[in-house]
Amino acid sequence: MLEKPIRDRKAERHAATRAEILDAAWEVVRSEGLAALSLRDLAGKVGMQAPSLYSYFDSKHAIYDAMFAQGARAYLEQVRATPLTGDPLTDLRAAVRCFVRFCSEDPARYQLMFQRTIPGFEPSPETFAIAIEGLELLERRLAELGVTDARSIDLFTALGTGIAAQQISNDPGGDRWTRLVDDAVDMFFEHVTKHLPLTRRDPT
Amino acid sequence: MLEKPIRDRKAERHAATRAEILDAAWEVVRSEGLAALSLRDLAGKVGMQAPSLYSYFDSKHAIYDAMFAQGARAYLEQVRATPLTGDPLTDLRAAVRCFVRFCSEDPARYQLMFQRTIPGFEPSPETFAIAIEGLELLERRLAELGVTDARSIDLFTALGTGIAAQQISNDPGGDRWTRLVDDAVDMFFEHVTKHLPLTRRDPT
DNA sequence: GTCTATATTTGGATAGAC
DNA sequence: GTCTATCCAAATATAGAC
Repeated sequence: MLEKPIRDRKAERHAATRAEILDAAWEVVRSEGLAALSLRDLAGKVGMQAPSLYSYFDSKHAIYDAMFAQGARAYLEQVRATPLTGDPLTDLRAAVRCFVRFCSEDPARYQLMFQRTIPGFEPSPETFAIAIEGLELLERRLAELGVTDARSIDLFTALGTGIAAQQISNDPGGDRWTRLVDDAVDMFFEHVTKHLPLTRRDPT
Repeated sequence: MLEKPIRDRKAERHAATRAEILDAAWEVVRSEGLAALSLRDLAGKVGMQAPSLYSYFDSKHAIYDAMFAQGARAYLEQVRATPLTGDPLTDLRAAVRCFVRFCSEDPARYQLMFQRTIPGFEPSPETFAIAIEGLELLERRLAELGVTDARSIDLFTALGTGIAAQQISNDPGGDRWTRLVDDAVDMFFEHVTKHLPLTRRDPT
C-alpha cells in the first residue's frame, strides 16, 4: 500500500504564496508608508493582477491583519530569544532593550501595531491575542522585581513606548534614544524600590 | 478729509471664512480620523462645493499645514497661560502636565503634529518654526533645574511623550496615564540630581 | 488560480461661466 | 468668490471566462 499523501502540496503552495505576498507587502509599507499600500502595487510586486490577491486574502484589511499577526509573532520570538541571566534587573533591562529595538527597527510595523492609523482597521481577536502575550511577559518580569501595582506598570510602559516613539520620530535609524534604555530602567527601578507602593503626591 | 479705510473688510471676510473652514476640518478629523479628511466632505460642512475651497487654500496639504500651525500656536498659548510659581520643580511638573494634556485632549491633533502619518505631508518651515518654540521653552525650564546635558533632555522628552502616547492609545478620554505625570517628573528629577551628568552604564 | 473586464466609489484638482 | 461640469487618477472589490 502506498503512503498516504500526508503532504498537501497544494496547501503548501498556497501558504507559500501567501507568505510571498506578505513579504512584498512589508517591502511596500517600509518604503512608501503604511497607508500607501495598494492592492495594485502589491500585486505588481509579486507578478499578479490585483484581483488574484483575493484568492489569498479576503480583503485589504485581512492583509493588514496577517501583517499584524506576523509582527506580534516576531516580537514573541525576539523576546524568547533573549537569554535570561537570572538577575531580575539585568533581565528587565534586556526586555526593554528588546522592545525598543523591535519598535525602532521597523517604523512601519510599529505604526501598524501600536499607532492604529489605518481608518477602519483593527486586528482580529485571534491576532490581538498574540500581541497580548508580549505585554503579559513584561508584566511577569516586573513582578519578579516586586513591581505589581498598576501605576508602576503603567509608568514603565510609558517609559518604554516613549523611548521607542522618540527614536522613530526624531532619529530614525540612529540610537539617540535607544541608548538611553539602561539609564531609563535604572531610573525607574530606583524610584520604584524607594516608593513602593508608588503613591500620589498632590500639589497641595 | 475722510478716514482712510484702515479696515480691509474683504480681507477680514476672507480670513473669517478660512477660519471657518479650518474649524470644520478639525471637526471632521476628530470624528472620522485625520486621514479621512476629504475636500468634498469638508466643503459640504461649510456649505460650499469642493472647488470653492481653492479660493482659500492652495491644496489639501495647505489645509493640513494651517491646522498644524493652529495646533502649534494653541500649544504655545497653553504654555504661556500656565502660571509660574518660581519653584523650578513645581513649574516643570506643570509644564509636563500641560504638554500631556495638550496631546491627549485631541488625538487627531497629536497625530497631525507628532506622528506624521499623512503620506507626503510635512509642515512648511514657517509652520514648523512655531512648533519648535515649544520645545525650546521646555529646555529652558529644564536648564533652570540645572539639567542641560542632551541625554537627560532626551530622556525627559521620552517620558513626556510616552505618557501622552499611552494615554491616547490605551485610555482615550481617561486619565490613567496623565495622572502619573507628577510621579514621573519626580522620578526623573531624583535620578538626574543624583547622577549629574547622566552617565552611560554599559553592560560589561 | 489567474486572468480580463468592469463596477463602483472616491479622491484631488482645473476650466470657465456667472 | 462661487458655482457647474469635468478631468484624471486611483482605490477596493466582483463577475465570469479560461
